[in-house]
Amino acid sequence: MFSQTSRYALRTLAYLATHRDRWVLAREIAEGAGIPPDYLSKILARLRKRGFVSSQKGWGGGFRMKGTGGKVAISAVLETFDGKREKDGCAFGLGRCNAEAPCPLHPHWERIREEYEQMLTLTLCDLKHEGAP
Amino acid sequence: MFSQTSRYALRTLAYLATHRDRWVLAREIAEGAGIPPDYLSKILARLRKRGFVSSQKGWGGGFRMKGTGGKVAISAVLETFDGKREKDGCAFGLGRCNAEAPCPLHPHWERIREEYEQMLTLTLCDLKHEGAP
DNA sequence: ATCTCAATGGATATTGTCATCCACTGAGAG
DNA sequence: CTCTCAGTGGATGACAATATCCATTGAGAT
Repeated sequence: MFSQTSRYALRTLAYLATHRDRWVLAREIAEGAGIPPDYLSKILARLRKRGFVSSQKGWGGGFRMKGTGGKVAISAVLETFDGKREKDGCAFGLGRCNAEAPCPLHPHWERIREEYEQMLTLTLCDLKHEGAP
Repeated sequence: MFSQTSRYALRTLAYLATHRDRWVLAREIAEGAGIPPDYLSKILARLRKRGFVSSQKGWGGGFRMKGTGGKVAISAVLETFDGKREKDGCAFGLGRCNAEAPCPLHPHWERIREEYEQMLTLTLCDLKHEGAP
C-alpha cells in the first residue's frame, strides 16, 4: 500500500512515541524497528526538517518527538514521503471516471478509499511500537 | 493499489470484452485504452501465455478474448502481473502483526483489505471499456 | 584543547518498473 | 512466389525507489 519509506517513517515515529522521555539513538531505532541504519538516517533527516522530531548531536544525543508530534495525523507523514495522494484517482487509471461516468470498479473503490482516508486521520499517539518484522 | 502494468492489462481486457465478436488490432487497443503501443505488446504477450486472450498473426489478425475469458476474476489478472498478494500483510510492514498481536492500524486495515479482496472477485464480464485517460 | 560520540549530508550502488527500438516470424492477399 | 500486414521477442534505455558508504560537523566528556 504505502511505500517502504513511509512504513519505515511510521515505525520510526511509533518507536519514538513509546520513548518520549529521552533522546533515542538512530542505531537503536534501526534495530528496534528493523530499518536499514543508513537509510534510516535519511528518513530521520526528513522527519526533522518536517518538524516531526528534534535531534541532538554528540554524546548523549539522538532523536525524540517534538512536543506536538503526537497530534500529527498519519496522512501528514505519508504526504511527507509519498507526496500528496490523489483523492479521486481511478483504480483503472482512467482519466474520466467519476459519479456520472464511473468505471465498473468505481463504487467499490470509492468506498474502500473512504475507509482508507478515515484510517489515515489517526494520530501518532495511536501508534505504539510493536517490534521488528 | 495495483501497478501501472496491471491497470493497462485490465483496461486491455475491458476493451476486448466489449469487442468479443472480432479480432482487435493491438494498435486499436493502444489508442482506445490509452496504452503505449510497444509496451502493450508485452502485456498482450503475457495475457496470451496466461490464456486470457488468443492472437492471430498476419493480415486480418489481432487479439480477442478466449471463450472462458469473461469469467476470469480481476484477482487472477493482478496475480499474473503483480504476483501473489500477501493476504495478511501489515500496513506497517511489521512481521508479527495478527489478531493476537495487532499493530494499531490492524483492525482498520483488516476491514479495508477485506473489501478490497471482495472487489477483486469481480469478473472481466463486469468490466466495460470506458475510454482513454 | 582534545577526544569521542552521534547526527548530517553528499556521492554512489542496486533494483525493479515502465517504456522504446528493431529484427524476426507467420499468415493472408495478389 | 512475393509482398505486406501484424504479432513475437530480444536488447536496451530512462527513471524512481531503495540502500550503502564515507567524509564532515557539532556537542559533551576529560
